[in-house]
Amino acid sequence: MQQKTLNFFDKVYEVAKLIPFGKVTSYGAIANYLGASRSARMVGYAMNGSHNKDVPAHRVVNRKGLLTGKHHFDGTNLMQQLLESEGIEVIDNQIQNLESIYWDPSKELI
DNA sequence: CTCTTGACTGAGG
DNA sequence: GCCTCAGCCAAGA
Repeated sequence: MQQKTLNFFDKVYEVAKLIPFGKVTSYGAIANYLGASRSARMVGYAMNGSHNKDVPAHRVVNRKGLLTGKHHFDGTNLMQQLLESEGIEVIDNQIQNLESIYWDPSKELI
């Protein structure tokens, strides 16, 4: 079977679901895990449909640990509240101790 | 098919 | 350390 780009979106959702509680990752990390390190933007783009899935998009942030996609959530600071609910410290839409809670699928997950 | 946009990243100033 | 530019890839009009 030929795996087309359709799986790219699906894989993003799968990986996002695999993110452990209280951990976060970056779009580039997921993209890299999918073998599309140059398609980090596509990961975020795919997340547009994550609302319809059980994907914890709030655990996915950009490389700076900044909640760039918080604007896509329903509330204004919903994403931040969700992260704080998991024990993640978020200040001004930016995750604190990012390196401490960073979860790389291509490293942590095999 | 061509152009634009986008929840990004890395390099340069 | 912060700001700006360019590259990349995919989907929608």
